[in-house]
Amino acid sequence: MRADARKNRDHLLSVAGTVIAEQGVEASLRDIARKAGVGLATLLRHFPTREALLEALLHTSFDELTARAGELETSGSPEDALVSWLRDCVAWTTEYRGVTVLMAAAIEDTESALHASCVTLRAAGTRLLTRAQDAGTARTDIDGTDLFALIAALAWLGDQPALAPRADHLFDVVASAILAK
Amino acid sequence: MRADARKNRDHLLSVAGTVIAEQGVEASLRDIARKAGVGLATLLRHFPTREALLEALLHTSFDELTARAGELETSGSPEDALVSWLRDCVAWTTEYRGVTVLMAAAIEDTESALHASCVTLRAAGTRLLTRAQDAGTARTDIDGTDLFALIAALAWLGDQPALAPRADHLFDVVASAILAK
DNA sequence: ACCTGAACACCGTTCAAGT
DNA sequence: ACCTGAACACCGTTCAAGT
Repeated sequence: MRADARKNRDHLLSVAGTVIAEQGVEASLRDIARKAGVGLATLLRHFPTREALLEALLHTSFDELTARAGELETSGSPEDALVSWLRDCVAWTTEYRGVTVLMAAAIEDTESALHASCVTLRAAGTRLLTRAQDAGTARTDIDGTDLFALIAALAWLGDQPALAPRADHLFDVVASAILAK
Repeated sequence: MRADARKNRDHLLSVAGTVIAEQGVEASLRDIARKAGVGLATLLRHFPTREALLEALLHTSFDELTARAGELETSGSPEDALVSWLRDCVAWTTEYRGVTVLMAAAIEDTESALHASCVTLRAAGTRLLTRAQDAGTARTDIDGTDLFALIAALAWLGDQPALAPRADHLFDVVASAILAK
C-alpha cells in the first residue's frame, strides 16, 4: 500500500471510531469521509462495505474478548467464568450502539466482513459453555449459537434507551436461566 | 372527514398492511403511497409519522392482545396464563418485522403514536405477572417493564433471520427464568 | 496506484399551488 | 377540505476523469 493510502486509511479509521462512538454504527459514511477530509468514494475504496469498516475498527476488541475467554477457561469456577465472559461481551457491545444487529446478521452470512469474528466469538463462548455444562452447572439444552443469540438479545436491550436501565438486571435473570440445571 | 378522504385513508391502510407484511415496518412510505395510487404527501397528511400509520394498522391487534390477557386472568393457573400470553405477544410481533424496535422506543416516548398502546400492553402483562407472583409461581424481582423488555428481546430474536430458528427454544429458556421462584 | 467529483436512484420533509 | 408535484437535504453506489 502506498504511503498516502496508508495514511488515509489510518485517519479514516480514527475518525470513524470517534463518529461511531457518538452516533452508533449506522452513522453516515459520507459524514465520516467528510470529517476525515476525503471523498466518500475514497472511504469506500478502503472499506467497500460498512461491515468492512467495522471489522477493521473492532478487530482488536474481538481479539481481546476471545483472549479473555481463553484466560477464563483455566481460572475460577466454570459457571463464574461463563457468566463473567457473557457480561464482558454485553458490556463491550454497548460501546458500539447498533452493532448487535450487524453481528446477528453476520453470524450466518459468510460474505459479511464481520462473519469470521462472530464465528470466533461464538466458538470461544461455546468452550466456556461446554465446560460449565460438563461441570454440571449450566443447562445442557442450549449450545453456542443459543448463547450467541442470548448475548445479542441482551446487548440489544442495552441499545434501546427506554429498556437500557433494565439491561443489567435482565442479564442476571437470563444468566440464572443459563446456570439452571 | 370527507368521503374521498375516508376512501383514501382506508385504501392506504389496506395497502400499507400488505406492503408492511412483505417488507417489514421500515418499508418505504413513498412506496406505500405509490402502490395506493396517491402522492406521498397525501399519506403523510393522513398519517403524519410512520408510528401513526402503524398505530392505525395495529390498533386491532393491540386490543386483541389486551383482551386475551383479560380472559387469561380468570382462567387456568397463573403461571400458564402468563406464559401463554407472553407466547401470544411474541408470536404476534413476528407478523410485523421490525415493530419491536419501534415499540421499545414508544414505551417511554409520550409523543409517539404507539405510546398508549404499548403502555396498555405493559399494564395487561403486569396484571398477569402480579397474579403469578402472588401465587408464588413467578420470581418477584421483576416488574411489568422488565416483562415488556423480555418480550421485546425475544421478539427481536425472532426478527433476526440467523437467530430466528432459536427463538422458540430461547423463549422457553427465558420463560423458565421468569417462573423460577 | 490512488483519489475525486458528479451522476444516479433512493429516502422522508415541507409547502405553494391546484381542485 | 383535501390533494399533489416539486424542491429540498439527505443516503449509499458507481464510475469516468484526474494526479
